Amino acid sequence: MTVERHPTEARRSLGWLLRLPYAQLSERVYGGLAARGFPDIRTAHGAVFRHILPSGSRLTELAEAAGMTKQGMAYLVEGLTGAGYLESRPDPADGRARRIHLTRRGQAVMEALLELSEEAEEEFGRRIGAAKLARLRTLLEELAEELSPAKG
Amino acid sequence: MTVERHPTEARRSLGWLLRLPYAQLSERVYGGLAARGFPDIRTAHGAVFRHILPSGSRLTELAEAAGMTKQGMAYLVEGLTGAGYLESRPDPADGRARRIHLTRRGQAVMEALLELSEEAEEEFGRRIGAAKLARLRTLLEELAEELSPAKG
DNA sequence: CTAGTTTAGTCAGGCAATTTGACGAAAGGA
DNA sequence: TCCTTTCGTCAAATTGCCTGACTAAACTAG
Repeated sequence: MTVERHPTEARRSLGWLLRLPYAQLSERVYGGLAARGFPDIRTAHGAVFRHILPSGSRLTELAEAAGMTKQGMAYLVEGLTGAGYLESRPDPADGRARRIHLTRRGQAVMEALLELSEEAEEEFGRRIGAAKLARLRTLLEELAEELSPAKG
Repeated sequence: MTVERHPTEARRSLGWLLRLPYAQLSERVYGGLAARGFPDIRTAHGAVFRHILPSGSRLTELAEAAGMTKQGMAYLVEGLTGAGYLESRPDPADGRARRIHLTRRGQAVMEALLELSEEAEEEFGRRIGAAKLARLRTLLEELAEELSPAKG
């Protein structure tokens, strides 16, 4: 009996291999966030939390860092502000701009995000072993370094 | 002078490390697809191409494989059918169902997708070296194996 | 100091990629 | 033959973006 195989099953593309763990990690992290009392934080909001500085960031900075338009970022920031995670005050140094800050609740999200991310990583370590996970991480760090925008 | 650093810059989360190469790879692959004469294929369509079988698939199968609702999958399939990449004919074995097939043009996309994915992987290999990339791939394969749905 | 240009953000509109819910028609089992 | 499940569709809504047009403030050259 010949079982029909999906073409990509033979040798999985690197994209496939990167997407699977990333998707599971995201699911764990954002699912965990809901369980910790932040059910209104969605994955798209990560674009804000990943890039906001402790000293506050401007909308345009966030948009550029996240690789999206300022309108798109404004949409996310608006939602998070309305839900009490962010607040924006006028920038004293520039009358056109506003500085967007995490509220205390927003900082709690940041902390939860970091913790959940570590927990997920530890779970991965339990699956393939800490040593292999460490090697995987090192290789990914090297790849990221070479791929980072600065290196063209 | 102390340069302000983003908190996550210190030790990047595994999610960050997985997302960066994945995003760049996707960009290369789907950008390349446009350059090869398939400008109307978007990343979301990957959900179809990743899962469709050479012998054709049913809508429900595609939806389940892609982890989305059949309505969502129907939306993607509708677009690809209208653009000439897919065709669906009634399933002779089941009067309710249709079998969705790649057209010749759709097969050309599949081939381009595989080639572009390999090219992107080779480019990554040029960045960190073939040996390291091979180790990275092996580790990702092991992780994927452990994370795969069957293993809960 | 004024004139022109760039930059920060908003407003309005739209599309893509989903979701949920309700449904009709066919299939399969008892 | 009924009952239940499955396949797919219709309709509607939501989220997450984008493009274009615009105002206001700031910067840069005369």
